[in-house]
Amino acid sequence: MRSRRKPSARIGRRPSTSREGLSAIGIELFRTQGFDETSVDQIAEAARIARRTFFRYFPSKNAVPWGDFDAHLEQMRAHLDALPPEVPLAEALTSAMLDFNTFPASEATLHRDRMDLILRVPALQAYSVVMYEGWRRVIAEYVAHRIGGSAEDHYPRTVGYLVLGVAMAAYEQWLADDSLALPDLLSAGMRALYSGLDAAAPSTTGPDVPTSSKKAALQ
Amino acid sequence: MRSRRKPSARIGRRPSTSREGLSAIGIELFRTQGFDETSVDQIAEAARIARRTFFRYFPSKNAVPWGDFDAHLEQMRAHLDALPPEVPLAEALTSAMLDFNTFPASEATLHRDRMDLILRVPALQAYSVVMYEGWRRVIAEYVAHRIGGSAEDHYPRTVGYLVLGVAMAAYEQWLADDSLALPDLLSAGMRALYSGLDAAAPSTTGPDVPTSSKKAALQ
DNA sequence: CACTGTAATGGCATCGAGTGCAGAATGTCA
DNA sequence: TGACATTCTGCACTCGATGCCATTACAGTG
Repeated sequence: MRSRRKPSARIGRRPSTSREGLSAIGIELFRTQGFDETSVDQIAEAARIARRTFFRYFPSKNAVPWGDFDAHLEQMRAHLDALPPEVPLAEALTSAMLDFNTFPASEATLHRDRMDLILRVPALQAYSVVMYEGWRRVIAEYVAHRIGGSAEDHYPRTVGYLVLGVAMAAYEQWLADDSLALPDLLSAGMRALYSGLDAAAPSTTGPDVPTSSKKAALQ
Repeated sequence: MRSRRKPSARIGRRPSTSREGLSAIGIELFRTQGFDETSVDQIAEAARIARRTFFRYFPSKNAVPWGDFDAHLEQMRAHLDALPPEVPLAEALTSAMLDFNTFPASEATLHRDRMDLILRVPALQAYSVVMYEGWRRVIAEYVAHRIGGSAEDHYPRTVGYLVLGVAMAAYEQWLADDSLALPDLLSAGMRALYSGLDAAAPSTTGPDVPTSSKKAALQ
């Protein structure tokens, strides 16, 4: 798949841009003038490529904010594979999720813009299922690998959906409230998931919020 | 919103069809010749209305399989509101989900076709998030109502995503294997969710599958 | 420096989804 | 029959997406 070609072994015309580059240009346009109000022609023009070429980098306008998502997926898969088998499944999945959602500070702004678009623009919300299908598969395959059986069994599949749900809820909360830290929200969600909702409910079973010092997590 | 107008008190031209009727026609066409291979013109022609009129019944071709989804949402909300407060939250949500996914036998075939399309056609998978946003909201609002606080808080929102995840996984499994009963799959998923994944894992913690007599549920 | 093979770009024609607008059609009521 | 309300219809137009084919840029070779 992802050909890490040596710069010497290449032949033929060089690509005029990259997925990441195009993505950054598109996100900036979407942010400033809106997603629906930005046409593919505008992105192509801003990137100095032809409209037709744009569709060689992305299968659709909807895919632009995601950049090179597959590469990140591979990274998460590698992260999971590198974990020793002694690590409990819950911890393994939590660490994978935290790793997947950690970015260098230089990309913090871009990443927030990206997620803001993906979670708020209807067309992009819709397209996200297509992207997250691959994400769920990585989770399901790891679960199947750990407990035996196939990634198509009910349990691994369910875990894939549930862990994705934790991530979605955490991101929504994060975008809604600047003061919350994404890792805290993700961790809190995973704890609730693995200890069981009955145990984690803020005020049904227990008398108080069990989230100790984390501010506002899971309230 | 949904105006239950008395037949006498109406004025002006009558609608030529209904959302449900159009939906049935569309689903049948999608089933026989494929979603992408069916154009809006064909649906309109089959329903004997103009193409332009089609878009007065549905905002998009993607919305066709959903029929009158809002009505079903209202029904689920009513079901939850009618439950006595003594019912544990977990049971309340489980019963709401079972109720929501129960249909008269006469609609069984149509419903399976509908769900087959929604879960297998990429464009429809994508569109489903838009629909399920309302669904999650009903869940989140009920949870907030039960434990206090707002539907926008982290916990209710997370529960909304998790319960939806249980439903999605159950439906996928149901479609993949005819021998499984949807209610069993839904119940098993909800049990896993509320008792905690650690307790429900097929072969990590416990020595065996804890799903008692239910065949193949959560394996 | 041509010459060749390769990989990427670019232009063009076409299809289908979705929308705004103006007007026709169909119904109720006085 | 005439006034009014509501829905339907035809048309023009925008934009996303795709197939086809020519064109451009680059590396290596004689």
